[in-house]
Amino acid sequence: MNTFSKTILHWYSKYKRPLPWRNTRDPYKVWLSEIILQQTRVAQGLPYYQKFIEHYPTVDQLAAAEESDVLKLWQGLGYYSRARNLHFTAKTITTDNNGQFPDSYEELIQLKGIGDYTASAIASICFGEARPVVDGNVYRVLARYFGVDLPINSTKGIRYFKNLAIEVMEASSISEYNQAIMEFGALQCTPQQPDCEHCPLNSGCMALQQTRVATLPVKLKKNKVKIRYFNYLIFIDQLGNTKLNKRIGKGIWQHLYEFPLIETDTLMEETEMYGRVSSREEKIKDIVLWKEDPVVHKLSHQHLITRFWIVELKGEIKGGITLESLPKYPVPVLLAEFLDTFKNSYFWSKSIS
DNA sequence: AAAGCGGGGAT
DNA sequence: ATCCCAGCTTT
Repeated sequence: MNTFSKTILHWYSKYKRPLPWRNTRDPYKVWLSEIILQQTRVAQGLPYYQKFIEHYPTVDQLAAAEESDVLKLWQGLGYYSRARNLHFTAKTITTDNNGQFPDSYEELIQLKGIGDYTASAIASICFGEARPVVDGNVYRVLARYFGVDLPINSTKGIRYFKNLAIEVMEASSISEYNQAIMEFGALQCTPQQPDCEHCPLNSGCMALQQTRVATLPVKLKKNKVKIRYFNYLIFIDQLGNTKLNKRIGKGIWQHLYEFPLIETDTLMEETEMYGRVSSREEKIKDIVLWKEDPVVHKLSHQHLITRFWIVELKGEIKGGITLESLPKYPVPVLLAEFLDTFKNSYFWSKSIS
């Protein structure tokens, strides 16, 4: 066994965190944890893992759920395609494979939502298949220890790090080793200001020798943020009912629900917006701008400048829903936060009674 | 090869 | 503000 792997494994035996998906080799639980943890910190994902295991203890029970309920449980975690693909794949496994999980990388990677990383993780952790995981943690540990400055998000970099990972992995303890190197990256070889002084690998670390710890790994950045202007219309009709739409098609928040939306390309004058709202509804009793200052909701690639308009109607909305039923719909965090304050408002109490 | 897709925590 | 998190899919 090479020094690198041996040290990592020894470190792991001493410092690993007790996490619920480490107590098992049940591929359903490992799969669920891996999907939840994609681009997500353990601290953020942990409560979601607990909720899902509670509601859906087996893949068959997840498969039997409504997509809307799965998304509701996922609400707040982001990257909602993960939840849709999770549900889709649960149904595939239940119907096509009698609830039995595939036990090889080659089969796993064909499932929706499972890429190279996740297939490697499940195959190695549950079935002992010698596949290295290469996630953000592993990129960082390898780049620093071996002094590699190829960009980790370039085609050449991805190939290079994958091959390096294969070379140094400990195939005889692949289940432990894969979790160990990720845990090492998360706790010891951290992105910012790692504690190199007490690192068990400091004597052989190229980045430390060359004072390049702070500059490795190298990552090409491209982040362009798009500004969008959202106006949500909270209709309230004679019965106290409102209206929600399901987001369909491309773009953010697919299959989540939202109030009727008017998107503009600038922040409109209030009077201009009153005109726009009036022109699309016949029987308006009153329109009130909820708050003058827009809410700025920041996604990684979009900033949403958002205003909410309370639109009271004289008649009844077609396909309206009660305000009390709102909590059962999966909604973006932007709307969940609005609803929290809206529930304490005059409009809410007036319409509920 | 590049873009799109969330939300939160740390700095 | 910026970076990054147990990445995957689509264009």
